[in-house]
Amino acid sequence: MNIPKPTAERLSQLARLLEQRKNKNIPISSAEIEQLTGWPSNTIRKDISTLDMRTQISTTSGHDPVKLLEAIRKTFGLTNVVFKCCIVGLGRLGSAFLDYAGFQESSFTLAAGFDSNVNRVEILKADFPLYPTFKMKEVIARVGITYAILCVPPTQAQATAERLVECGITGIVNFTPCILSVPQGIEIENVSVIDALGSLTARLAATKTKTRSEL
Amino acid sequence: MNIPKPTAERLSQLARLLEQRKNKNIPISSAEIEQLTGWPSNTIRKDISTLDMRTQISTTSGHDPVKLLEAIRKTFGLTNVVFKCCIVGLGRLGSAFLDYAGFQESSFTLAAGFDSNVNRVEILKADFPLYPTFKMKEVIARVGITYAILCVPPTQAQATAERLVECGITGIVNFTPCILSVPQGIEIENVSVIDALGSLTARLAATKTKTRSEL
DNA sequence: AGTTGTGAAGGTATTCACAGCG
DNA sequence: CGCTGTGAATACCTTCACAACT
Repeated sequence: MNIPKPTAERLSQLARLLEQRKNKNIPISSAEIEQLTGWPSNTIRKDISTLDMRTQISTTSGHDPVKLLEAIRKTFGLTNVVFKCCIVGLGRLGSAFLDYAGFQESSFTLAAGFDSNVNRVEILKADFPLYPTFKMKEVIARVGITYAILCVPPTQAQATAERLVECGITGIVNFTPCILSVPQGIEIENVSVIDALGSLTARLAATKTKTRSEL
Repeated sequence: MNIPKPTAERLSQLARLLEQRKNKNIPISSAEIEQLTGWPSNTIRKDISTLDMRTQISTTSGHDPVKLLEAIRKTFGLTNVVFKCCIVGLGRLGSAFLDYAGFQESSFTLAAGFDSNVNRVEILKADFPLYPTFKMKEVIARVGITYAILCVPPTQAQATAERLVECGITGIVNFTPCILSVPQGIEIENVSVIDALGSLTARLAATKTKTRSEL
């Protein structure tokens, strides 16, 4: 019931892996997942055991991809719910999401885009409507948008975040290199290339010290 | 010396926070950092105590921003070292990095960009050279590039990753929605909006259950 | 055979609580 | 005093090892 955060992260990635796996019928074993992701098969089995369903996802030859995916979605509260998101800031980064394939199979959907530059709003094409920033409050409320993907320039990051909170947004995926301060109850998820590169470096430094404990 | 992974992540973000903090002279207290980031001040102090410097960063009124930043960089092995990175795939997402501000103060630098579409390579402008993909091996070796930022379309993700490994890349920041399989010793850091949104949802669900333990 | 599922052991990280210092 | 720094206690996550099932 109470899923550890690292477990949740792995399961979420596992869900993505299952979504993009072509052969949806033949079972996938923990060993196979290990081989694909690098996580120990032990850990994967433990992770799966935290899922709260009992529709027998697993047989002697592995886990049923479809049932497993469903179970993950169910425990994450991602079935029959679609969270509406908006992109805020349609510069190079923001507009990159206009044709991003990753939302396809997911429980999230892009419902609007905002930019203070009216020109951009008119020129760019998307499957969902784009608006000038001053319509933000109205649109977010009317459409029922819960999350924002923040892609504005650094100088505007904090101010825009505050504005989003006022509009009723409860979660922000922050693509700017800024650290945002928001009131309690609002969640921020920072997505930063620099941090990712830092993690890589730290991880590589660690494994180098380990002088191959396995293989 | 051996820094816990979560600690490393926090310190890395803290470094970013210090970099962008305007007032570089007045000390910053753990309580202030807590207020900005949401991490308990206890944890922050513990984190800072793992840094291996002895130049007295902290006084009775808080930590000296400049010295603290330097200490973090030093323990991360990020002083006097600059890791060279390349962008692979110069579509909307990839080209968004061509003028991304975040690399400025960091220990990472963009040294090359690659795309199989020769047109793009010629049209796009950047502070660093862009090459057609077939020059990848030669350029990566010559320039001494260690990391790749992968922004190719999903269909090419796995193949390109394998090729990068052959070129001697040891770490990949993966912006595609695909789960990549790479040999041991190569590190992948997945950056996915979908996962970020998933984390937000999980976190929000968790805090809702907690019925405010603090305030 | 081969693979899952899980209690128990082991290892990490966080939180507590208080000493120490300006 | 207010703030940091840190051993000790707690909570958390992972790994192990083996039972159970096909």
